[in-house]
Amino acid sequence: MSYRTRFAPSPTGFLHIGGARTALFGYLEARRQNGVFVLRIEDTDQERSTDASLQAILDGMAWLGLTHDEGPFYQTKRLDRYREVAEQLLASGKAYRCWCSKERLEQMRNDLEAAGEKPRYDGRCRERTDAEPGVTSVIRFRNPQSGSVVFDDKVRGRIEIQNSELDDLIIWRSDQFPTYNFAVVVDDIDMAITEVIRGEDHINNTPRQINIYQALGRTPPSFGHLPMIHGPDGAKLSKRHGAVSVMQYRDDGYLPDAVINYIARLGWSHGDQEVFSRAELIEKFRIEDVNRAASRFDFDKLAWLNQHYLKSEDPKLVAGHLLWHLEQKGYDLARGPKPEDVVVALRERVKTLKEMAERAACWYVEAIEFDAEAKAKHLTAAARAGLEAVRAQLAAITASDWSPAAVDGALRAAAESLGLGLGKVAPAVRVAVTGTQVSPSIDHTVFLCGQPLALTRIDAAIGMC
RNA sequence: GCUCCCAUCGUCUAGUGGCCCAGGACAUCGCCCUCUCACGGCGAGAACAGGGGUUCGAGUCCCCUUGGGAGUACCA
Repeated sequence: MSYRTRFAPSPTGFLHIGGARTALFGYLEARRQNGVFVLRIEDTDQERSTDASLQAILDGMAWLGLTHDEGPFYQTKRLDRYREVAEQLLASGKAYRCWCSKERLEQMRNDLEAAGEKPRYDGRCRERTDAEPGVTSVIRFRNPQSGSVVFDDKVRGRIEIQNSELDDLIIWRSDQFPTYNFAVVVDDIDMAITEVIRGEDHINNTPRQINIYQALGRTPPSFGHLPMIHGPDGAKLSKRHGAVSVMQYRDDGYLPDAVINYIARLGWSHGDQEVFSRAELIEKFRIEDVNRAASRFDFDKLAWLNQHYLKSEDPKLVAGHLLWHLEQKGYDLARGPKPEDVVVALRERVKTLKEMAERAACWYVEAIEFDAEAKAKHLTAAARAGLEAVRAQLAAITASDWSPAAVDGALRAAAESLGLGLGKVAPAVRVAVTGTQVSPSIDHTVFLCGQPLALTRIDAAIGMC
């Protein structure tokens, strides 16, 4: 039988970082074993499910490159199937109808809780045969009352839970929708899922589900429960930590490869290796190697990885991602330098594409703003001679020869003609061309302006000296 | 409350009884390189939660404590 994993989000919000990692691990396990990665949408909660959320999840997965092989399957389109299985369980006596009111149930829960006991259904309708007139029944699963459920979790090892801790859960609601614990089992059976990878918040549901598999005469798949991801302060990751939604990472200027690499290393490791290509991840990832403890999200490390990818990936590829940010800034791209040249000039000094787009302003915007301190310090009478010499050398470059190397040559020649080092003339040129004291190496900075603009700006600066 | 899960530097982690007076990475701090800012190179500080066992020997196995987390719905 082929290896099959699935990612089964419910469309009640965007794809968050924890969900993305769950999806990634399922995807990786499937890919390594030439298996199938299924996408299933658990939308049986009519109240909370929205189309916007569904789209956000699809967009997030697409951006990360987590492509599924089958699906998306929608639970709301499989209602007849769940009903059929529920009836089957009813017919075989593995489930029963229950007429208890929500009020009675809640009262019972409160009483048990007050008595310091675990809230459980008391089984009042368990052996009942007559119907309660005027009340729409629900269907409850007849959970075994003795013995225990044992399973071997792929990340945690052996887990055992006493059946006496479990109660008869509702599998079919009065609104004629299945409940989660029941629908997942039916789906995972029908979709022939062999390995269930999900968050540890589901660990307590697993024994219940295994009992349903057994009632249905099926062998449960194997399970692997992933630890949680917390915010930098150890609390649950939330908006106040910055980015929760995967798409927010795109907006903040991260490369999908960096995000994938980062979340893969959160809870998983392969010796001392930190950087993994997609292919290496597929080759080396093992669900068994996942850590059991929860981890904290570290934005600094993500930033480091992001810059690593900024520096090591093909500039043309990075430029493709940068383009979006450049457009967000409203730059006139027809006028400025090629984005890939900007990437080469800035990738060693920024952590994100967003930052890169901000720092590229001087090459795309017509008028630069002068930093007062920079101007006062470098555009002085003493700097005038240097600027004029540089201006002359730059003007002498044939337009078609305009390049960082040519600019570098011009600057050095200018400095030499004055008997100075490059360090004596470059700062003023930098301020002249960018308005600030910080920029990439001066040759690239001037080059990216283009010859006409560079000359115009130096002329203007000479006028300010 | 009850049930389940978890516990190595600030953070992510290596470590599966001796190779560990605990290794790598991010972050931090020095130094070098240098036209600014960076990149890079070199170096430093920094951890086995506590207590009992088991063993010739424990970060590694067992128990307890403490501290986190999850579940406890006609949500998923």
